[in-house]
Amino acid sequence: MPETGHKLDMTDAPAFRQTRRSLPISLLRAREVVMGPIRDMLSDSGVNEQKWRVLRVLQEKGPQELSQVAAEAVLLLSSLTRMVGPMVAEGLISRMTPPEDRRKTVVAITPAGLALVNAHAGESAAILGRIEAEFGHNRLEQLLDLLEDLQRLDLRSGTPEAAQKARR
Amino acid sequence: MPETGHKLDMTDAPAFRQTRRSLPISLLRAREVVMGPIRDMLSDSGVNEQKWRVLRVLQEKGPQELSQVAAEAVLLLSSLTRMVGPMVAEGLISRMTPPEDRRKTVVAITPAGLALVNAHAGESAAILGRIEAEFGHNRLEQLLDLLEDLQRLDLRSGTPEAAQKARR
DNA sequence: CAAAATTACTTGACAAAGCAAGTATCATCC
DNA sequence: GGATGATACTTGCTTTGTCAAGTAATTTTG
Repeated sequence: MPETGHKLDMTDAPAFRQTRRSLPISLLRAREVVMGPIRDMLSDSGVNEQKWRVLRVLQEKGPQELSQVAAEAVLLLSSLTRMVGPMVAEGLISRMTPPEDRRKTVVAITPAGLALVNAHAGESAAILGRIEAEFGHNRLEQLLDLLEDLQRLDLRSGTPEAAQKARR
Repeated sequence: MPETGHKLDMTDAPAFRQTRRSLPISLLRAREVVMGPIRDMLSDSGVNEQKWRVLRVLQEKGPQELSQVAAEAVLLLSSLTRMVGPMVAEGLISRMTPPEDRRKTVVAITPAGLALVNAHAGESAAILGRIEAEFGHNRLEQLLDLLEDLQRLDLRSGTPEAAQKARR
């Protein structure tokens, strides 16, 4: 199985990192902490976390194709597809098909959507401010730098699965 | 331009941090990257990400109450409730109600569950090793330190919601 | 230019997240 | 010691995640 085959003895302590120092779990736990107050903020705004991300992306980057929005907002395209309808119905975004390529759907934030986002800008800034105050400005920037770098890693190279992707 | 900042224009909204530098979104994106190879590993292990976290927690901390497991594995209690049945059925964990408090449910990892975890210890270590190799040992440790500290922040103090908790 | 890819979404099916409400069990307080 | 309150889950319901398939609109090719 493991071609690396260093240890054959299954009974000796598995080389697991404590969950507290496990990268995936740490990222999850850290996120829960920062999302706490943000969820409080959103709970009385009428939108959930995902819709908020969509609005933030559209506000920041302007009208975009669904695929782009999905990538920016870290959503699957299929999830985004299913939330566009309701968001249009709520008047938060508008949708149009560009005539030059009718496969695409471009969505844009509406004035109402923008108003919603702006209505929480102050509180949002306050939350970030509290995080920065407790965590330290420099450490926060450092953390963001590290996370940004981490996002750029290509962890698939060399894996068997990479072949699948590489084939095409 | 003057930063006196008393414009009434709503369009000059309080500055949001670019989504690229948004802490919640960065944590999400970073996690997507590291989960890639881990999902590959789990896909042929028969357990999903959440069940894997439950097993890891039980393996590391021993038998625990559901609430504790949920907190450690970063799962909602209701989600955990719904996965315990299947996991017991699969023979990965066992469940018992302590006679001294019959409200509780204590779960423990079974030998089969432990075997499953150990069976992937090598591959898991290899994945972490690849991350460490590409990202750098020191930077990884630094990131884990920062994330660990972030988890300890109490962001609720001073918020209206804190009152709920403070009422104790 | 018609057949064969490719692209950009959509839809289906099922597990899991998230939130609200409900149900037993303890624990407390007159 | 029975009502009140707090715990520790459970259950219901809607939305989202995830993966597989499907569809319509371009592009590319022979």
